[in-house]
Amino acid sequence: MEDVAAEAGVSRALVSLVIRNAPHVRPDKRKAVNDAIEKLGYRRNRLASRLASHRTNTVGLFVLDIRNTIYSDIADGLADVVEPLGSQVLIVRGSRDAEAERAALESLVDLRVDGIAVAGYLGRASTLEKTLGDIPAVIMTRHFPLSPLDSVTSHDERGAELAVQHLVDLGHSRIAHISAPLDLPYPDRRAGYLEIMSRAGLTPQLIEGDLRESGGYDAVDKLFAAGRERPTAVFCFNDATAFGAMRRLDELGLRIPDDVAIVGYDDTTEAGFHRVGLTSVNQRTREVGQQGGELLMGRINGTATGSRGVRLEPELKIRRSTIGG
Amino acid sequence: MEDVAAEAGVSRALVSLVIRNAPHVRPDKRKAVNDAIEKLGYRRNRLASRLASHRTNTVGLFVLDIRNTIYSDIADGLADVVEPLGSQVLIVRGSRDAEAERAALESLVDLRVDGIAVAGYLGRASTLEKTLGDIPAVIMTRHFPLSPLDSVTSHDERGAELAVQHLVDLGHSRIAHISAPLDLPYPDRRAGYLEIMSRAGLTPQLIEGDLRESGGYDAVDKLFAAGRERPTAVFCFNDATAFGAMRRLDELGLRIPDDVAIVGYDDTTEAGFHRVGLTSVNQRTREVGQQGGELLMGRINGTATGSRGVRLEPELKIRRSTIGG
DNA sequence: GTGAAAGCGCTAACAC
DNA sequence: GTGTTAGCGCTTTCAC
Repeated sequence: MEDVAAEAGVSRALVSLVIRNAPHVRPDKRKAVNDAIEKLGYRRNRLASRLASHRTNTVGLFVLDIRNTIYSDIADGLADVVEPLGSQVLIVRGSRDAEAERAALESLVDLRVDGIAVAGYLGRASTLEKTLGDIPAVIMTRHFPLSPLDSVTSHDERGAELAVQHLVDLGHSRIAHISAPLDLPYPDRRAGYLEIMSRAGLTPQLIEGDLRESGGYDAVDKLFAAGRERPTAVFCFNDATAFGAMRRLDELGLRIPDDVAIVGYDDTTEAGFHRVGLTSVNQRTREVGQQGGELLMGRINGTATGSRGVRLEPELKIRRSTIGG
Repeated sequence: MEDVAAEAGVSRALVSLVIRNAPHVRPDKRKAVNDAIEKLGYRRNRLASRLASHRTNTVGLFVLDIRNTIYSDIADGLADVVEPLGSQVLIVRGSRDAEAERAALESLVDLRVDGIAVAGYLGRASTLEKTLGDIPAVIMTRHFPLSPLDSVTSHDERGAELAVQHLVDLGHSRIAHISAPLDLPYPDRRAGYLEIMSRAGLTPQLIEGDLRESGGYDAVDKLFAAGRERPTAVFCFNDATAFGAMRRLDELGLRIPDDVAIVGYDDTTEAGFHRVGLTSVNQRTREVGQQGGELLMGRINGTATGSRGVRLEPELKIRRSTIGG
């Protein structure tokens, strides 16, 4: 920078102003500086800028699993709003291990990023708030009622209700639910399922999945074990689980939806594939990321006030796995 | 840090050593420092560490599209090897726009990350090398023969050869290929296709796709337009394209594989779904990310020598879309 | 508008 | 082992 200043015949401060595109710089000086930068191949060291300015122009994104499309959609949505504003997204991976989860979050804090977006956090609100300190933050896909944190969620309970009501409307009475692991903090879809079942006067049949394809596969074996009363419809925690269930049902020679109707959750691209045709709940994940980005940037720039919670309305996509044809 | 030192009754240098877990620190002093840190709620400012140490413990990852599973797999693979070594992955999004692509790459360079992994870069080798300067780097999914950059690729040409040879072995003679957009730098699968066709003495029939489902759908319409000699098999650039092709073929009442056999590329999860049963080439994407991570870390730590190119062997997964049953 | 000076919070030599 | 001394490369007052 010193060299650039010398080359352009100006002071270092002016160089700083030019590279930051600050106003009030005489065009000729600006040109001289830019020429010098070009000539010397100078590149600004953002690390130093950040240290000096206390602004990193980076927001951290904590996600449970980047390969899970719901998180990559969130990441993309977040980048959609954050990048045009000149910030970058730094992604770190979370974990189902509490210690690793905290470490991942702390690494973001230590970096002094301008703000942190958290998706798929599994721990407790108090721990989260403590490690975040007073860094602007937004939590996505989860909501802590008493927390001062901004949050963006999809209305999971309603989504589940839509799904189960759809099955009830189709005349099903034995409707099972393959849930998320019960120790994970995602009870809303289960609650929606139980609510509709109770409202319809039906007996719920709940079985635990593992969020993955394998969980759906195994759950079907349990649900359809000999001697048990078989469900005629299954509402699955997510599409991956539903795909596992479908695979096992296919193997068992049960037809979908004639013998068993299936509903998933997430409305992943593959659910919409012709050959798959899985009825699923769209929770508008990319919008979750975008809204999260807006909330976060608002807070970073100090234009936001109070704690805000955004809740998006899910939508049921009806396909062949429930209505045939 | 000053405060911590005072609280613990030691010098700032000692505090620095303790937080970096350096050896040669007396246990009692270490404890005193840790206690002081705990008491004062001190958190190291990594920005300052990085500036002073010229080590960021961060590797940048440039990807074309984070929602594309091949890139999220690569990201995950990279993180698998990089995180245990104490580094983080900073992901930036590339673009099909050359200017935006360069900007994304430069933002990584300006951050002075320890190394950069590039996946899905569409520009030219010279531009890439110029903007990377002498930062340790590895390029993935692409290879520049004359470049000094390390690279990790899957052997795309061989993958395509496996796929097409499989179709030839099944007795097909009119085999079409729905390729990537011709302006993208991914000619290898096309080359493999042409090679096998020529070796088998068959006439190639090439049509351009767009990497997406829609491209496959539209391509089928062109391939099966009235008056043209219809192919009996189609080799698609990727699975998404294949899914689009299958959807259109289903609509047209053509049976797979009886009327038309289909092969995809990527071996995505959904290709393996029972209902889909798409024969596809597995290019071991996660391993690409892992190998990239190892190459990169080796170069960063100076243990690597010379330019290295790793090429992974793809594998053909045969399913019902070619053999029926 | 422009230049000088004082940090940002840490690491790294180097003597002690 | 421990403390002292310079920086790392910028940004940011604040006079001019």
